[in-house]
Amino acid sequence: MYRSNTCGELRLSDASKQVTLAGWVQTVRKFGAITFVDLRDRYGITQLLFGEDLNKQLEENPLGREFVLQATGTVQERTNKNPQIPTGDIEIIITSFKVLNKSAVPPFTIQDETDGGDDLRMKYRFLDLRRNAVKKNLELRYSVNRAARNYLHSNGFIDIETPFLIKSTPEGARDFVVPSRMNPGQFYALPQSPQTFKQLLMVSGYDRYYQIVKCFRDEDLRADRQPEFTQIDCEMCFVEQEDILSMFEGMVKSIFKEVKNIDYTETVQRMTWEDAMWQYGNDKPDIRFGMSLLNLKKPSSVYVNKEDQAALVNGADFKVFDEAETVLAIAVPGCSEYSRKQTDELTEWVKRPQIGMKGLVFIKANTDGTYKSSVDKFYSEEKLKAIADAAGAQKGDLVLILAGNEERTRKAISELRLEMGKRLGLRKDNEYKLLWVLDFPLFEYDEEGNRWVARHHPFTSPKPSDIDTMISNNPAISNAAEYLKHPYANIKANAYDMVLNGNEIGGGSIRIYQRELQEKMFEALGMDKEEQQHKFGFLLGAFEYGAPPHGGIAFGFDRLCSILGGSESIRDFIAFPKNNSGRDVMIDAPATIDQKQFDELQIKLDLK
RNA sequence: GGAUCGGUAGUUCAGUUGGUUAGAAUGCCGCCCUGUCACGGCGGAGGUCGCGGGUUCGAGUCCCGUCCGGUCCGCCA
Repeated sequence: MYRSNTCGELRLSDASKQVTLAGWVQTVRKFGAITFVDLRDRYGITQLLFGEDLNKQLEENPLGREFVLQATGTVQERTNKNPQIPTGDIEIIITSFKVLNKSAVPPFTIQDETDGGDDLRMKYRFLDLRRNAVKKNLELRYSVNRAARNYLHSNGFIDIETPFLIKSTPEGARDFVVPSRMNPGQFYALPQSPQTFKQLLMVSGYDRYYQIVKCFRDEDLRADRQPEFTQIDCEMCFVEQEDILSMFEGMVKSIFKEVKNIDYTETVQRMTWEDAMWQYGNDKPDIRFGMSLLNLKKPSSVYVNKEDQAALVNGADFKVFDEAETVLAIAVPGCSEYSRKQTDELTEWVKRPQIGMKGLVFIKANTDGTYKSSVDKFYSEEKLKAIADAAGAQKGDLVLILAGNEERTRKAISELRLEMGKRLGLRKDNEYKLLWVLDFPLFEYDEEGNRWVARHHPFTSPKPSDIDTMISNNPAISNAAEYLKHPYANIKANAYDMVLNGNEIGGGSIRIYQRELQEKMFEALGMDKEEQQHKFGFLLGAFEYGAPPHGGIAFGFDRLCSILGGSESIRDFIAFPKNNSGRDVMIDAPATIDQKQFDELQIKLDLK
């Protein structure tokens, strides 16, 4: 063994012990005759003291940052203790040492607060991973992994691996494809998820399956998106929606307990998709704070079960509101004192291209009971009060109002609500609020193709009460402008998303398990019988051999880790992540391959 | 596919209206220092201002193109 102890474990109680440590040189501090060296490994940092007697040896074997060092000596109480590190009460009086390997000067400092930029740290990821800040994230990831496995194992789930080399199914995201040398001209696809395989496992009777598994999607990336990412993928037989919800809120609570020692005892809230969109303008609302939306006009489309709460803005000759498709308001608590500068700044904020609104209207519900607005010209104080009251504004609140095209305005007010929540400190890092969003629409209308697409995926079953509607109606959309009047627009899915602090951390559904209904679903999505057989014949076939009712869920593992770790970025929780262009800048992938490899695959390039 | 911001020393950044030899901090190297732990002091080295073209007496600075990176929209069943 190269070492008797790690760099994180020695304490005052170990004084006078003979030890050998091995690790990386964090810093060298030389004081003429004596030299201090901080030695680092995965477990911590221990101070080494090189006395005068070793000076000659140090001159012959100089130490630099990140040199790999083995050193032997005696543990001794320090005269000057360092309360900032766990080993700060002791130091090792070195009697002999050996440089196991030298190091080039690293391009950035290996410290919690590094001086390196993201790009450089990605290129030298093996150095970045030495930093405590990154190491902590990977340790947290492992503890989330263990907590999930413990819970699932103790509930009778078994981990079954599914293949990575499968068949391309052009529904949904783009596939990564892999050429087959033994089958020239044919390609595998990497799975976007193990969806169909886990359903087949249900048909096989493995009634509680899980896998912490890589998924691959060849789509454009974002800061929080990777081309390969990890899911906690689960499926169960003989279950209804309620069974899934209780099993998996149990899992998330169990993860909270094991990883963060948080007892999440309260009931996980539930909300229909329609309510989420109506109250928060968002299908994954952050319910750590209020500020729900007020619809000042009846919205024109999707919320078929919602009546307008207040037609308060029409008929005042204010064209912006009169002509707008929708007008939405939030009441921001305690902000009625905002200055002109502050309201102007908010107006600029909503006018940014990412938000894309033309302007912002506000009403100040002053503490003295008066109302002041940017549209005083058009609305009497009584009317302003009525709007503010309807929006739920108390004295001292600021009502913010956006108007325009329905979808854009809804997105914008939702963003504005989140931004104000953030500015007012209402989105606390250490507060966790879980929410189930239920009753999603089964279908979405695709304008380009004038057809239905599955909102979740094509294997999601409709609500039992909607099955008749689905089977007895022709899915064809005769009048594109009135697609909302088609019976399919109102079909609800047996699907559910789990939302944590405004992030979708998991989603799933009760699946279709009867051939007829699955065929109807494929038909609704525009697949004829031949295409169905070609793409999903194996699944339809399996449904003829005693497929049990089943359903499941998948959690975004990287995202869950980043939320529990209090970080915006999932990259911080992946050992070797890719950049925005899907490149691994450390190994420089993707890359060209040898001509010989192309020849074997019988592939010719035709680059445009 | 689109929008937008950025690229200057090993690193993080500053660089005014286009004007002398492109700066700071940190890191690195050398010397000094027996209690530091962001050690300190003195000295030194270090630059194709991403790349190509243009405007100009003169370009890090202005214009065009291009490459790379960040963020966002589309996209991500």
